Amino acid sequence: MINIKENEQLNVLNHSCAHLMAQAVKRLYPQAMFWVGPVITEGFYYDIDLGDAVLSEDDLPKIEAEMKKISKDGKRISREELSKEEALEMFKDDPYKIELISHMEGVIISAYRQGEFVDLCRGPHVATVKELKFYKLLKVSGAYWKGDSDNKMLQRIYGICFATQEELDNHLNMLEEAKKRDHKKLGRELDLFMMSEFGPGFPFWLPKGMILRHILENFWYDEHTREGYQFIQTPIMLSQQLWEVSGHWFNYRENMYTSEIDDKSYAIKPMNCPGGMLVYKNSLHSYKDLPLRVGELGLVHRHEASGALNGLFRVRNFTQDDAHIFMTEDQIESEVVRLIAFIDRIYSVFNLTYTIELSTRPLEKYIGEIAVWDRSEAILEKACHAAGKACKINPGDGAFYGPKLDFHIQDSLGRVWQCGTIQLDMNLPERFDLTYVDSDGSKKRPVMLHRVIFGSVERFIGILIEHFGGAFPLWLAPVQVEIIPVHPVLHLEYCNQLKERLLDLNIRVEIDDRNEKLGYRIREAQVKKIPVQIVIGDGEVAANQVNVRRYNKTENIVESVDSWIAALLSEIKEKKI
RNA sequence: GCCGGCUUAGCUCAACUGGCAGAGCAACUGAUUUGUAAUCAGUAGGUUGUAGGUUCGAGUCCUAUAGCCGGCACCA
Repeated sequence: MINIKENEQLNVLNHSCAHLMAQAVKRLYPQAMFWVGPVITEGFYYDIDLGDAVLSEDDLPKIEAEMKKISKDGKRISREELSKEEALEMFKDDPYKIELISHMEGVIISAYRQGEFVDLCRGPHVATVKELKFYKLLKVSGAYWKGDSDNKMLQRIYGICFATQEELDNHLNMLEEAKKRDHKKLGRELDLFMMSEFGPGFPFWLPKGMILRHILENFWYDEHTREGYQFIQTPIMLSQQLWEVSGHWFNYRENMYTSEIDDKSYAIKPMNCPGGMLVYKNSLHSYKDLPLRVGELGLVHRHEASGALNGLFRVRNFTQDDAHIFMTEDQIESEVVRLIAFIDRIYSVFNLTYTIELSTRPLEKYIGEIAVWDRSEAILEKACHAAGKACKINPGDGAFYGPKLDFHIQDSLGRVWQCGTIQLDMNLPERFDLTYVDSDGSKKRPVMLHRVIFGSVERFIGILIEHFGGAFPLWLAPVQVEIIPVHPVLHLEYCNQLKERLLDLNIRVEIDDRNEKLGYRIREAQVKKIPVQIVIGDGEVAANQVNVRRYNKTENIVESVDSWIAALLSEIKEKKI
C-alpha cells in the first residue's frame, strides 16, 4: 500500500486534486458549499453541502469529466494571504468558511485560486492544475459535519491521485484484488460460514469453517499452554448486579442484551472479565502463584449499530481469545516483554507483520491517579523497547481504566487491522477487591492485564481469509488433500486405502470419485483452493506411488507414498506458509 | 443509528421508455469410464426480499419495511 501521508509529493498532489474536484463540483452544483478536504492515508476526500441535491456513485464520472476539462485548461494555482477580516469578507456568503475562519487565531490565513474557483487552504499546492492527471474518484458517502452524529450530514466524495498512470493502475488493481478476496464472497464460495437475515450480525459456521475454527483454537490452546496459561469458561449470562459492580452496566448498558430470569435482570456478557474476576475470587492466591495467567475463549454479545455490521469484521457475537494476567506491579514489565514476544510468535506463523501503538490516558474520561497512569505508560513503553519493538504513541486513546498497547497487523495486501491488545487495568482489581497473600502474610492488591491476540476469532478468520485469498496454508486448510482416481472405479480401492492411512495421521482428506473427467475434478479442487491434489492411476497403483499437484501450480510430481506422507506431515507440523 | 446504493433460481447475472420472467454454472436423471483447470443430452428449479399502492397490465413506477454493500458516527 502506498501511504500517501508519508510522501510529501503525493500529499500535495492529492490535496490539490481535492481542490480540483471541488471546483468541478462547484461548476456542476453552483449551490455547493465546502467544509474540509484533507489528505488521508489513501487519497483524499472533500465534505460538501449540496443543499437538496443528492450525489450517487453514478455522478462521479460526470464530476471526473469536468475535472479533466479544468485540468486541460491548465490554469495556474495562486496563493493569496489574507487577514482574518479580509478572509471573513471574501467568504462572507459561506457559513462553513466563516466557521473555519472564526476559529483561526494567530495564523496566516491563505486561500488558493485556480480560475474562477477559490478555496481557503493552508497549502501547499502544485503550480498548475495541469499537473493533475492521474486521479480517480472512488466513492461517495455521508459524513457528519465535524464528525459529530448530532450534526447535519454532509456528502463526502473520496478520490485518489498519483504522479503516474502506472501508480494509479497499481492502486486500482489492488482494490480489484481486495474485492476478489472479500471474505464474505470467499466464505460463501468455500462454504466456510453464512449469514441469515434472521440473525443480522450473528454468523453461522459451516462444516468447513468449523474445521478452520477448531484448528485455530487448538493452536491457541497449545501455544498458551506452553506459555503457562490456565483455561476457564465463564457463563454467557450473568446477573445485572455483577455488571453494576464491574461498571459495564453504567458504561455500556445500551449495547448489552438483557433478559429476565425469575424476575431478576440478567445480561449476556459483552466481556469476559467480570466472570474472570469471580473465578479469581473463588480461591485464595499466593504471591508464589503470580503471574497467574488465565485464558478464556469467551463468546461475547454486543448490540452493535445495524450500520456497523460488516461480514465477520463487525458482528454482534464473537469469541474473544481473552486472558487475564494477575501479578505484582514489579512483574508488569517482564510479563509484557514476554507477552510481546508471544504475540510476535503467533503473528509470524501467519506471516503477518505488525506495528505497536501505545494509547495513553484519555484527557477527560479516566479513573485513578495521574501518577499511576504515568508510571504504567512508562512501563508499557519500556517493555516495548525492551522487546526490541518500536512504539508509536497514541495520546489520549487509552481505555478509561488504563493504558494499552495495540497491535496493528498488516495483511498481504498491505491493509492494516487492529487485532491484539495488551491493556493494564487499574479499575477491576479495585472494584472486585482482588487480593493475594504476600510473603509477609498480608493481603495485597494484584495488578491486572487484559490481553487478546486474535482479538476476535471470527474477525481474525475474516482477516486470514482475505490475507490468504482463501488459499490457506496446508496446516489450516479445511480440506488438505483431494484424492482423485483417474478411473472412478478401478483405482478406488487404492484411493480408499490411502485415505484411511491419511485419516489415521489426522490429515483432512477427501476422495473425488465422481463420474467426471480428470480435468474437471482437478479444476474443482483448484477452484476450492485445496492445497494438495493427488491423482491415482494405473502407474501409481502398480508402484505404490502418488502423483502430486499443488494448488495454483501446473506441474505434477510422482513420488512414493511414504516419502510424500513424510513431507506432508513435516509441512503441517512446521505450519509452513 | 445516519447518508447513499443494492436485493430477480443455490451462485453469477439478463429482461428497452411498464407489455408472456430468461441464461450460464451448480443440483438431479441418463449416456460416457475418463491421466492434470469445465464430456454430452435431458429434467427440475421463481409469489422478482417483504407488505401495501398506482395502472387494463408492475421485476420495472410510488410508499413503508427487512437485509446486504460503501462510508459516517460508534467500537469496553
